[in-house]
Amino acid sequence: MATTDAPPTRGDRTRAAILSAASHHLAEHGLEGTRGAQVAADADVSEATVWFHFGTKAGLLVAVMHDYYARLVADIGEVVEAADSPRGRLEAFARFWLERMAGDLPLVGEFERHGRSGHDPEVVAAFAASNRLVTRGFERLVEDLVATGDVRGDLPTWIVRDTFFGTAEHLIVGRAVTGRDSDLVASATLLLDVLLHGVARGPAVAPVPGEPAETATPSLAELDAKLDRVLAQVEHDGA
Amino acid sequence: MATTDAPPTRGDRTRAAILSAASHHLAEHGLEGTRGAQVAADADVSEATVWFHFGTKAGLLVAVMHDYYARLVADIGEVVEAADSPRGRLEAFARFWLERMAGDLPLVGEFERHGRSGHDPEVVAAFAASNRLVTRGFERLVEDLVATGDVRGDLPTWIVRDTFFGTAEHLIVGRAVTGRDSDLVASATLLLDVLLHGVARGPAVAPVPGEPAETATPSLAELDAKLDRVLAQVEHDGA
Amino acid sequence: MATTDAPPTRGDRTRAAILSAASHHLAEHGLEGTRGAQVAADADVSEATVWFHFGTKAGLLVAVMHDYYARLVADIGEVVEAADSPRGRLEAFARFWLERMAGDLPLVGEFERHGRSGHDPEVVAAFAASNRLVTRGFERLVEDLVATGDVRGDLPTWIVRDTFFGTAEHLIVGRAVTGRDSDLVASATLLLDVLLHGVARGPAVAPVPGEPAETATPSLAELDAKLDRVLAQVEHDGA
Amino acid sequence: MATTDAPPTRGDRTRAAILSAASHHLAEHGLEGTRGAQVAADADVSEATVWFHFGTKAGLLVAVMHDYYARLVADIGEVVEAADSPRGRLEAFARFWLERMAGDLPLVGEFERHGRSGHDPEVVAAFAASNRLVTRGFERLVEDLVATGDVRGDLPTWIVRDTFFGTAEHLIVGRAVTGRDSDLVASATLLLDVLLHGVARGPAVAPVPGEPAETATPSLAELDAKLDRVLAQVEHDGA
DNA sequence: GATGAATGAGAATTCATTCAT
DNA sequence: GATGAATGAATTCTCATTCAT
Repeated sequence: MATTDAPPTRGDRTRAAILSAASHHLAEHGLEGTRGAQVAADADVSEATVWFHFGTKAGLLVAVMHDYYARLVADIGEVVEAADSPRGRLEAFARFWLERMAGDLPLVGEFERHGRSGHDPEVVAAFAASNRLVTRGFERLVEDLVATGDVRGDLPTWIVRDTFFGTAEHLIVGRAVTGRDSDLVASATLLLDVLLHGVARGPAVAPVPGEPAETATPSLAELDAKLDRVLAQVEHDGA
Repeated sequence: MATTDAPPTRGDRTRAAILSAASHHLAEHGLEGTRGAQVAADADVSEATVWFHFGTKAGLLVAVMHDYYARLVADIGEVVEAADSPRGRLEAFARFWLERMAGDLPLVGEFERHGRSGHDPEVVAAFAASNRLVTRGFERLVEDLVATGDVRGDLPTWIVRDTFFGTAEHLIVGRAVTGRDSDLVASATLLLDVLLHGVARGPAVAPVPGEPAETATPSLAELDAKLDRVLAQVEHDGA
Repeated sequence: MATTDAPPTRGDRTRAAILSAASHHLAEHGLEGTRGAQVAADADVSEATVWFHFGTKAGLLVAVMHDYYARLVADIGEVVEAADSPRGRLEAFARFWLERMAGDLPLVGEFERHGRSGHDPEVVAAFAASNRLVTRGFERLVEDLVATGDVRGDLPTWIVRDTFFGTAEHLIVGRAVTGRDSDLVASATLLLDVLLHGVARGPAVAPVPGEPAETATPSLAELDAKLDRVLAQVEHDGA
Repeated sequence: MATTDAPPTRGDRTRAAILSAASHHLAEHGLEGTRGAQVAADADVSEATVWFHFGTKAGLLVAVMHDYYARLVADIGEVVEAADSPRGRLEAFARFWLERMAGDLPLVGEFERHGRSGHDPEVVAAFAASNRLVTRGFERLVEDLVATGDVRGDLPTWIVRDTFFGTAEHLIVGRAVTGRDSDLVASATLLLDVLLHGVARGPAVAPVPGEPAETATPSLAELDAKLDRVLAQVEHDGA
């Protein structure tokens, strides 16, 4: 995976320091709120050096984006490849994604905002390319599950993709807003539960009002589900 | 809540013109990209008049937000009340939401961004209050469906909420990005289909009690481990 | 000639002060060497006020240009109308032009430089329009003289125009370079002498080498011519 | 004057490439508009190399100037020496000058502007020396023609010089502005026609001795007034 | 002789906001 | 209630120039 093995030059090190500083500022203050002077100060270089290396603020954003997605895609690859079944890969991806986004959502949100605003074509192009890598990866996971018969084949892939990423995003935002520092692994399980099985009470049960389905002798599976509910409640709202 | 029926004064008309101009600019260019001068020009007043009425840019944002959510909540009320079953209300809400957001997502996204950034307490407070009205409305719909047995009761409401709003958002964004001008009513149906029944394959796979399906039967050891986690959480909170 | 008789507003006075300061800086340092901050300081306003009124440096240049040429054309009109013969008008124009350019050549040179560089279309257009007014005025004088038979009709007007303005310019620049503060009226006379009669010794004299034309009894006109030469020499090179 | 015949070193070649690139940029964009980075790029060297060889932008300008005038003076010498009469030399010079300036006026104009602005003494000195070579060359041609009786001896040489160079300059500029791509040889002929014989009508009007022509016979009072001016000047200098 | 990298010192705008009228 | 005019305070980007290699 190593692109070049040449030792990093002074320029490389400077660039890396600037990118690191810039990504923190972008995540915290957004592109408009990110000041060249602050980035420079944090990277311990002069402001002119920032512009020398990246030209404009948009150029800086694009560079941070490239840098970020290169790592992200590499990490996704590792995580997904470590799992050994299509279903396992989906679960691994979901866990990885929630955990990563829990830290990086503001930054990625900034990428999206500018990548979609259409105001700077360079930014748009860079974002589109990077974003595609990630969503395509997810879509392939889904396609594998369709192939194995685990997932309905009558749905357009994009609804699955949008449900996954959209729910994930709101989950993370919700965590941030309420301050609940809940278990992301449990959230991932829940997300996949809803994504795979939906929130309705199940075909056998739903259409028959009055059927006391709950009163049946609980199976181990049901106990497990209840425990999940307890955990979700306790870990989400607590702390 | 009583809306004054006094005829609109000159000031009222000026304010309305400014709010209209401002909301367009906010949607198109974001708060930072919205220029007082442009808003004033579009509203056909002087820039000074804008600040005379709204004080600061944040004040303008808050005013636009209030204005927007007042209409939104009223419209939601109308739409929901027109349906006559819990399930019908959910469907009506979904259709309404997708259609409304298809036009207003950029503006609402801007509300969210600033309402959550935490940089301006006034904006945060205004957004939290407004947003709560909408999400609470949705949650009540879900609770009604849980009560009727249409929706699983073993899920925290927030996962349903996040799945709905998150998926809706990504659906809309996807439409904008890909340019596909698909039927929103169909999308709403699809969204509810996935939300209610999930993407997994058919009733045989769905969580029909007793059917072990994809998830392996949990072992006693797993249950034990989960119980340990609950105990740790509960005992920690009680201390 | 008064365009408006409305009393000057505060804005008018501010604009006038800025234009005055700017024209001095443009003459002395050129457009690139003119600093907004300095202009503002000299006009006793803030720098923001300069840009508020004129937008950009090019806008400032254009405004100064308009202002300058409006006065110039008005003054030319007055001077020329005061003379009562075509020849008298030419002489009046020549004297006026040398005197005016002796003070304003740097400023006008700056107008020309940017008006011809083609880099800013707005500047080019403004200069072309203004410049045309002046040269057309001169060309009309020449045409009148052609009509009266004073000037050869076999020459394109532009050669007359270029000879006049070109010589005038170099005369002025020469004065500036050598520091000689010579009599501009005498220079104007000399300029017209050369323009009208050329520097050759005249057909009757030149072709006949050995002819001691100088030895003939001098006429008053010849004495006058010699005095002019003495004056030119004394007043140009002296001081 | 001896040009070294040693083979050009790498440095020589680099310098030449930079000078060439620089002169194009100076002609097109002026000194202030000439960017070191662009010159370097066009010369295919690094920017540091430009400053290594020429130190500062002013140094670069001076070097370009020297380079340019060295060639120019050499070329003038060749052209003038090829003609065999004073009059022929003047004609040859005129033709050469118009043709050369038709291409180089922007560059030479830039030399003049900075050579006369007085802001950088080094530039001023370099320009004065170079420019003197050219104008002195022309003045010698005129003096020869005065000696042969072809040109009036009652005119200060500088009026002839200014008329020639001034008219030439405006002719060239006029060509550029109007886009007329007229025959430069014809223009040179016209220029000399006007310079030598003036624009006034025919030999009858020209300053043939004794012929009062256009200028009215001066009165004694006028002569007296002029003598007063001479006396004033002379007595003032003598004091 | 040449250059990659870095920077000091601007410098032109920008823009929300104020205030007298 | 509205606005013409003015401005303080930034902020991005520029660019000639330096210096270690």
